[in-house]
Amino acid sequence: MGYVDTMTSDEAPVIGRSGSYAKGVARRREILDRAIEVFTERGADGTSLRRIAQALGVSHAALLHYFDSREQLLVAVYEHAEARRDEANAQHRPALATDVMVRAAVQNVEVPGLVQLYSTLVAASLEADSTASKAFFTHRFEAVRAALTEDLARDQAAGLVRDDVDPARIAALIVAASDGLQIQWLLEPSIDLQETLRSFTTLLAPPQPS
Amino acid sequence: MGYVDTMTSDEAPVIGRSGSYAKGVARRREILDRAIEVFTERGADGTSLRRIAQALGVSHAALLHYFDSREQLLVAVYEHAEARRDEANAQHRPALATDVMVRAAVQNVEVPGLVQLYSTLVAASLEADSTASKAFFTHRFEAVRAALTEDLARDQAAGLVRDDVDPARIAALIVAASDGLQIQWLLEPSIDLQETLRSFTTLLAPPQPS
DNA sequence: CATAAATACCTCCACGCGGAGGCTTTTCTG
DNA sequence: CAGAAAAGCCTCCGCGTGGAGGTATTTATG
Repeated sequence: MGYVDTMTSDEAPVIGRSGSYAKGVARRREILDRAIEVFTERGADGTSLRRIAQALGVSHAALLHYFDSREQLLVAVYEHAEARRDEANAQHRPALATDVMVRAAVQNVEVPGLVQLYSTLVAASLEADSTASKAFFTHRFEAVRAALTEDLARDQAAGLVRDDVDPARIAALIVAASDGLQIQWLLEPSIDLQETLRSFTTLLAPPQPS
Repeated sequence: MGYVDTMTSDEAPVIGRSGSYAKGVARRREILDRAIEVFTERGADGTSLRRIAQALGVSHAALLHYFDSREQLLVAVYEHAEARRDEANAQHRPALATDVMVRAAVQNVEVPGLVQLYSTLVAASLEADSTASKAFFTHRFEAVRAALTEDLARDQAAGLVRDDVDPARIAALIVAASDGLQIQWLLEPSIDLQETLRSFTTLLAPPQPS
């Protein structure tokens, strides 16, 4: 969960749906901002369409004019929140691929509710009839894995990472560990998220550092 | 997710709630069995109290006589399904701790709907007002990590696992990776769950096997 | 075997949810 | 400036959970 620069399509109106009268786009953004507020205050299941609508002073059905479903709205909220995080973080580019991941994870758990939202949406994406979230996460996982695979391969070529493992598999493993550990941390904050994830750096170090 | 022999409390009536006239216990089990069927057929959100009740030929309120809430019922369903899996698997005891985990993960994804149920419940456990699932997973994660930590420490002492890493952290990492990878696999079955998880064995092998 | 308690349900209700359909107003475009 | 498209919003619907209050039925026990 969370890997910098995987979604740089500023143009694609993944947010919302139909045409763009520019006023509608602004309204969409307004809805998302409110939704984020509601979300951080009341959690995932407290974020009903009705409650967001209440915060905006309209009826819940108004929101469905901008988003096809609650699920789609929540996905948009996640994208929006994450995009903020990433852009406030664009200059940093640590040496190792694993460090990028560690940093993203740590920043994730600092945004209240973000991990919870992520979990909720992942669970939703596994439902048979889910559309928005399934498409989103399928694509997302693939993009994140691909980016990380590339970085790992580069690190291997540079001699920074042992080369007796398949970078694609390690990438999947790291993403999985990062996701899973954020959840464990939410339930048990005594876990040292940063140091635990850093273990990967040790495990992936080349055999003889001289 | 899924690690053998973490819950051998056959006596504790985590399933359901009140007294045990022995007939009631049987009925509870019957409900859980039906619930699992409904779940594998209709997914997590299709498993409403009403639908399970329908499958049993009773009203939804009857179920609330045996379980305090839908959430508690779902937790019981998960425990039940997992207990089945584990008992059908009790004889096996692979050499390495990591292999135990790999096996559990592979068997998990073979039970239809189990990973989805797990994800749903984990997401629920992060909700502010969740009770049953939060208690269950907090305890569960701790138990699984503890068991795995112990196994890893043993492997380290036996020279089967490198000893320059903290077994407790590696345990958390492995559990996280296993959980996360099962989800990735559900969304992208071309991922080789078994081999990817096995990467840990390579990463954790001692430096010089000689 | 009587009887009190626990069990095993049911019906009905309160409330919240997401979503479909419809209606008016605003805005862009030829 | 016409009219199509988009925006903006509401009312109504069905389904969900949880619970209150009721009534048979079963069970343990003296």
